Amino acid sequence: MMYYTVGEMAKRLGVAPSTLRYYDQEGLLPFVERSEGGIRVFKESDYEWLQVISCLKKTGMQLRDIKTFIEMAMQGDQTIEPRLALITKQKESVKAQIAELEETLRTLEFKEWYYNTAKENGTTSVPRNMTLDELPEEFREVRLNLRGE
Amino acid sequence: MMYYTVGEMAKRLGVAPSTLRYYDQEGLLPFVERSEGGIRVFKESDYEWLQVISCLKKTGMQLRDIKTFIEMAMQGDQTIEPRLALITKQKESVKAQIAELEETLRTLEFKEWYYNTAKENGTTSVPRNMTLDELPEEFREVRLNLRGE
DNA sequence: TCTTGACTTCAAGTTGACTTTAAGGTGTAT
DNA sequence: ATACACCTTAAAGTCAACTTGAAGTCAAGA
Repeated sequence: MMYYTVGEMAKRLGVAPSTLRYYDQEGLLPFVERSEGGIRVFKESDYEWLQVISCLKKTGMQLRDIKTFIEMAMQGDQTIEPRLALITKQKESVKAQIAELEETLRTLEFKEWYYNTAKENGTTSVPRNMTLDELPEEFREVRLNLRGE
Repeated sequence: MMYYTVGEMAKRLGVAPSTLRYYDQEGLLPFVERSEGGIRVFKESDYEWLQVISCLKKTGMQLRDIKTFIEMAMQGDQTIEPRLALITKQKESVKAQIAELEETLRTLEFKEWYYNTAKENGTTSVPRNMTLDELPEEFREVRLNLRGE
């Protein structure tokens, strides 16, 4: 069986060793064992826990809430339902985040068109003063929103 | 013509007045004028600037970089090209963020299936010990990644 | 005119997630 | 046995983006 030090595991995950020590200190890594001399010993299975922590972090979840999830997982099968509920909630949150970023993307695409048009004409006053029906149909709603209806 | 105080504009944008004062202090709102008595007077056109700032913030851009963009905009038509470049770069960044969130979403969907299966069987050991070909095809790659190939 | 509520500035405090520093211990290779 | 790289903890420092507090000013209504 393969074991890792904090430095090796950090490298594998692409994070700083101090980050893993900080997570451990915050109670996110109760599964990590220690050697006789007090050195952290990461097992192969710990990698999967760290990947799950990383996944939850990417959803924007705070460390304190990830800790709650890990603590539930440590209690075993009696916490399956709340863990499922937490995952489902986070899944919905990510869907909402994607929707918001797609909205932001539409605004940026409008702005890109805006500056491309400005560049072609040498001035922003051309795209700025266009009437609604002069601009590409897909940007009309975006501009209305930017200007507050 | 319609004018707003900091409190009114903050309400319209759904942020705290202190946030707008902070942005002003950081140089993000050079376009905001003042009354005789020194009170900020927001014009209708300032709303659009604030919406653009809000859009860039949603892309994860830092205030100092948003400030650079605003400063370029204040210089007028000679900065059209760098502004276009900045918008295009940010657009690519948002696309990458969406792609990453979609990857995260797939992992969460796997975890949701995992805990649903655990719930049905009363134990996580059922989904955990499944062989690759026992799990739904769309989750195989996700599990391989979680476990580090 | 006076009250009231919202405005002003400046400075200091908060939050979350790390990172750094200092002082010292571990473990492996020669 | 002695380097040497890497490990340990505790405490302090950093950063971005606000938020709060104190002390005072402005403007509209009674």
